[in-house]
Amino acid sequence: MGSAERKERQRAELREQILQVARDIVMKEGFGALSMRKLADAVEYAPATLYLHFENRDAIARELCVRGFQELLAVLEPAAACEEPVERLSRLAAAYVAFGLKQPETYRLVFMEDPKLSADLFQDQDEGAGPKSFAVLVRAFEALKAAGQALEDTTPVRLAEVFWAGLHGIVSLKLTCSGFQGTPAEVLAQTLVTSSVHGSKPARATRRTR
Amino acid sequence: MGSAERKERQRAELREQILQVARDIVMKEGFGALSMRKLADAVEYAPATLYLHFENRDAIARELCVRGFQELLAVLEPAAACEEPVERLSRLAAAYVAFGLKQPETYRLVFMEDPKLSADLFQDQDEGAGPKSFAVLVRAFEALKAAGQALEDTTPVRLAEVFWAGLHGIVSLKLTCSGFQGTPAEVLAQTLVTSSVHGSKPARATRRTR
DNA sequence: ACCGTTCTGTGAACACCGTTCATTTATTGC
DNA sequence: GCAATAAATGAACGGTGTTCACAGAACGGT
Repeated sequence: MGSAERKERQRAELREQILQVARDIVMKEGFGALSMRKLADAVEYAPATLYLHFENRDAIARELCVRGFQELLAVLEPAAACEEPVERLSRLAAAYVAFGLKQPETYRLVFMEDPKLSADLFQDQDEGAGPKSFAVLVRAFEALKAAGQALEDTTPVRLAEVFWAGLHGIVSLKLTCSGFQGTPAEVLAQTLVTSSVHGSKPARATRRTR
Repeated sequence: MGSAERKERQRAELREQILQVARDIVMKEGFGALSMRKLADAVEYAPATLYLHFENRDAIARELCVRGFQELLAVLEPAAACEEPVERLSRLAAAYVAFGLKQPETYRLVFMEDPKLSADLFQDQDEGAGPKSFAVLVRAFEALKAAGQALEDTTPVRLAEVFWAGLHGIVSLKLTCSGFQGTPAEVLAQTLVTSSVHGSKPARATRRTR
């Protein structure tokens, strides 16, 4: 009777368990240390069993990638709730950097590994954490522009792209380039915010004449 | 007699040849495709022979890394010769991005692979392409500041760090994240320059550097 | 010219890796 | 209980980095 559903559920549970253990390994030892054999060992199955639930290692990586990005989005969204545009950007930057530094291996997996991995993240135009996260930034710059505090002749989309690139650069250089251990990432991020905001007059001052 | 020097020279030549072939493989197929066996095959020696000239695969990678960075420096220096501060920054940004896009695999190797690789690049305080390249950027921001076109309360060093991070972010997101194929990297880089250069208005710090 | 040393080069092996597939084991419907 | 179906596996294939005992060539001294 209900045994069909139970089997399906058990199947899903094992799949989930595999992913959880894989996530643990990645966070603890990095993506490079995630091998099918080690993973199989950790979940106490034979290596071949993993292939009943995932096409191959890349499929597991992709799934972890998607979830990692969702975590990032979950961290960005509260920061985006802030009303004041400059403050909002500041909080977004802080949240982004904090995420990257707290979960370096996850960050590496999502943004610095094979291009194939992040391909899916931006595939669906509206759905997916990729476009959603980006939209959060774009809205922040729209708000900034509405307040007259952004460069006038640059679209919010482009500003958001450059801003994201700046954040990503800060985080990823911290993660890979030992030469960038000088200034703390949080400070760099706030400098980025400052230089992204045109004319740093107090926020609620009169709108700039255009 | 001179046979000792000749042997030494031959040794160096083989070492050099190994590196050249390794470089070709990396540029053509990426660092991941560089295997000791394939490399040994290409130089027509047994795999074990490679270990007479390099401690291990990482040692080869490190060497390629150093040279890659030197190439980048060689591209940046002409751009740094420009007198006008804003124009100089613009040319530096363009050169950096062009290098990254033209030699993606080299760029990946230098800036996006194992942190151990880039460790050496910034080790020597003055020598080495790492600090030298960074110094080029710092000087550009010093010039910008002298011309009164940079944020006043931020040091050139920090501005250079954020600028570099921005450039790196642009290039690396282009290389890995398929979602960033919207705006061309060159355009983003110029937007970065624009937002890094404070307009004629003097900047007053927002008080919120938490 | 020979011999012993020293250096260059190698084949074979070890321990891993991702992946496949025939085979066994467990579970189900009847 | 039995046949059918699903889950799990052991063994294998070809690949990886790396090591090491061994062979061969080149050398300096006599």
